[in-house]
Amino acid sequence: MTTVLTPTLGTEPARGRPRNQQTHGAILDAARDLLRQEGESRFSFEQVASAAGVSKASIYRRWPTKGALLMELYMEGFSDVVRKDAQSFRSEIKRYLLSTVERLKDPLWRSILCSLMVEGQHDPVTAELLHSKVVGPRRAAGLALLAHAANKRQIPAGLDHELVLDLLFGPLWYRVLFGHAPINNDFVERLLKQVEPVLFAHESS
Amino acid sequence: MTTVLTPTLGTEPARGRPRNQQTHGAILDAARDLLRQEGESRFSFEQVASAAGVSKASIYRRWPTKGALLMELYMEGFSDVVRKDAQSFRSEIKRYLLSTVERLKDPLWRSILCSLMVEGQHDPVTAELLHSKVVGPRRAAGLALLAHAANKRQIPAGLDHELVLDLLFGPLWYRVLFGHAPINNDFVERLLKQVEPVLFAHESS
Amino acid sequence: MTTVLTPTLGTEPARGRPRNQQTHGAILDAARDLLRQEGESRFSFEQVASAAGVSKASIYRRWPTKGALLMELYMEGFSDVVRKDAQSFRSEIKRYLLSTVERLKDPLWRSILCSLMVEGQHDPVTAELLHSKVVGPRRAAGLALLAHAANKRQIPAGLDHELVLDLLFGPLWYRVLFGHAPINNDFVERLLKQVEPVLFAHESS
Amino acid sequence: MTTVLTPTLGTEPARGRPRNQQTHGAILDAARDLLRQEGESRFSFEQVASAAGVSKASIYRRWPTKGALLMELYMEGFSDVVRKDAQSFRSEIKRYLLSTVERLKDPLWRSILCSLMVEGQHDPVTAELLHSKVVGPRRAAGLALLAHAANKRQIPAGLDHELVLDLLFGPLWYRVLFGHAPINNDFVERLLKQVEPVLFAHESS
DNA sequence: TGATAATCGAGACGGTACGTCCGGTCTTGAC
DNA sequence: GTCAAGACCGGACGTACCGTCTCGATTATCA
Repeated sequence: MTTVLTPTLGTEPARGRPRNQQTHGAILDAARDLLRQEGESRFSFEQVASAAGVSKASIYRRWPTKGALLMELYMEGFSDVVRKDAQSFRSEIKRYLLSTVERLKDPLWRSILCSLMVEGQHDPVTAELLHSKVVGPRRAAGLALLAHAANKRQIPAGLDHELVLDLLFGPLWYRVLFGHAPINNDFVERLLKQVEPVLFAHESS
Repeated sequence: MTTVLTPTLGTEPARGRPRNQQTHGAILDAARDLLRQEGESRFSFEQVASAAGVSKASIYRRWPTKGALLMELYMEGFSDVVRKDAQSFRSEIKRYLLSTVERLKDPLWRSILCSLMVEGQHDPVTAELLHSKVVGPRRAAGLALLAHAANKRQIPAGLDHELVLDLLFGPLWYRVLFGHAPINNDFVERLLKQVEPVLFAHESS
Repeated sequence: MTTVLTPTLGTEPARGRPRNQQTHGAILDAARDLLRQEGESRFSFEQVASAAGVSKASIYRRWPTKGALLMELYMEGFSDVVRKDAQSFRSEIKRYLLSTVERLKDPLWRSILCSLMVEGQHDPVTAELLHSKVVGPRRAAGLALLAHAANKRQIPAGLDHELVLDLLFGPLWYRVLFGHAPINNDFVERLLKQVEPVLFAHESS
Repeated sequence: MTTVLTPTLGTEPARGRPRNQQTHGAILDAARDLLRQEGESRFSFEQVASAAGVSKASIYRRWPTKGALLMELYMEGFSDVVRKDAQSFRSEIKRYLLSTVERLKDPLWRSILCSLMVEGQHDPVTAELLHSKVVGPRRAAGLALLAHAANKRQIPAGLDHELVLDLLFGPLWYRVLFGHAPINNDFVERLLKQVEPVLFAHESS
């Protein structure tokens, strides 16, 4: 179940006795179970180790930080980053938002994502990890998509691309954080509809 | 320095020896200092108590939760919630966003806000507190403002007011969480400019 | 069961919630049981805490060091330090040696004594404790006894008192350490008989 | 620097790739350095291995026990066991005691000896090793010496030889263990002088 | 004038988790 | 069969907080 794109976040063994893949899997499974059942409050290396039947050292060897382990879980089976060669900006971004919303329906995945963000608030290492693995790539893909669209004159020239992405991702995070309103396909639909005028405002003027 | 609007979040004494206001102040001062100097990582009731020269019980007596204490700090000298009787929606919302951005420049305030949000992620009590004291009122005021504007036909009728607020507050939180882009007056300016077409899209069509 | 001569080796509470005597007793009981059943190898604060149903902190609060705890156990019900006002040096020292031999028959006591000595070999704090509580007092009493006897001209004047004590206690420790020969009343008898000529050598000359 | 008398305490290789003598030496050197610099507290196979640039397995292959390794260090360049054919008991025992005292001045050697004794207190294997390699031979030589002297009627017949040795070695260990008094040539001189009457007490009677 | 009641600082209490270290064993690939 | 490297489980280390509690002492209001 380990991701292919990011083979392993823990350092590689290289020489010496190779790492046991079963141990690896047991840790991830235990971590997943803990998060699913107990929520992030009960999530500790201590608990993970004991649940996985593994020594704490075996976890620290792979992931120096709670954030690093969470990131590994987050990355699992992940391949749907925004595609740069998409036909239209709108359809591609919609595809991405819908798939994100889909994943957020799984309490586990939501738990992972939130925990990751929480860790990032007080651990600079996790913050950096979050930026390089999650936020950065998504934004980069989005920017590329926007540049592509701008090149094709599908969207106006003077647009603040950074801000456009903030307008798309920000509301999602906002609702995740405070849960003041539902997150579903309808929300995506409405969000895109609202943001659309932004993309074509200058055109119409 | 205690707030006036929300006298105390902890229950009141009623009978018996009244609570010492100096103790109260010392706790808040110590909490503020700790957050300012050490960041939220070092922030614990234990530390606050020892820094304030106060017993832990005296803190728990007033604030049952880290979240409750943080909320008290957050509330201090707060009176600039959105005014319902504002002239125009745009100017009022701009005033609010600018004042928020201004406050976010203070690392202490930012620290408080983030810690509060973090606590809310795994403590339902804090989550509820956060909703009833922070998110709720702001959104209510915003909705009232939007309703007022809609009444006066300043904005189109079919607008999803909830979503409009998400579009305004979401990007702000998004940048606070990940720090991928600066938060300043220019950001507010651009944000409003971008969202404007949303408000008048139907009008122009 | 706590000794009276050395009330408690851990620091005293003075203010705040007073220490629970049951907790105190439970720790000592658990420690004693562990040493008796498992020997000193299994003896760890972790084990003691869990066996006593007590938190580790409660142990560390009282005894900062394994050596300190062992010392408390060693001191329990201890009142037979050499009496300075003894009739004759020989009878008094014999009484002390015999009672020591008696105690050494108890594997628990022997275990405590050895562990204490072992700790003292690499922990300066325990070494100091050992000196101030065990070795020092015994030697002081012995020296006083010798001085008394010298005063009464029961033993010759030019005697090296320090060395006399080494000759009496050294062989005992030597046999405890290596177990090359039995430690029993007969040993004490023979030891004293052998050392006697030393005490009266000059007299006879 | 490897000893010749006791080639290796670990089992010999027999067939397959022969053991690397450099590895052997590196381990002993590292062990010596660690003991010299850090004292016995920092002395662990883990540390020795890393300091020697050697795998832990390579150490365990040679010495199954910390005690075994310490014994190897202790044995290095050792050839001055008591000689049975000595002229007089007194001069020979004095020679031995003085050479021991000389060695004890070296903190390294003292450290090795103490660690060895400490290990022997809770590891039966090391205890046995200690007896067969250190205590046993010395006592055997001492007993032979005493028997020789008794044969020549240099010492009285009814003497408890075991006890005589305890009187000579015991005080030395006693001072090593607790450091309550200096260990030097003067001490040896006085010790022998004190014990002398023991040896000739019966003679004089 | 007391009783009652809640406060105060101090700190003990059982827990849980932290991140590190060591012990002894096992597993590689290379020699 | 050795070698260096290093993973593996188990377990202890000493520290930090958690939220609750128990003290002796203080300071109010109510009877």
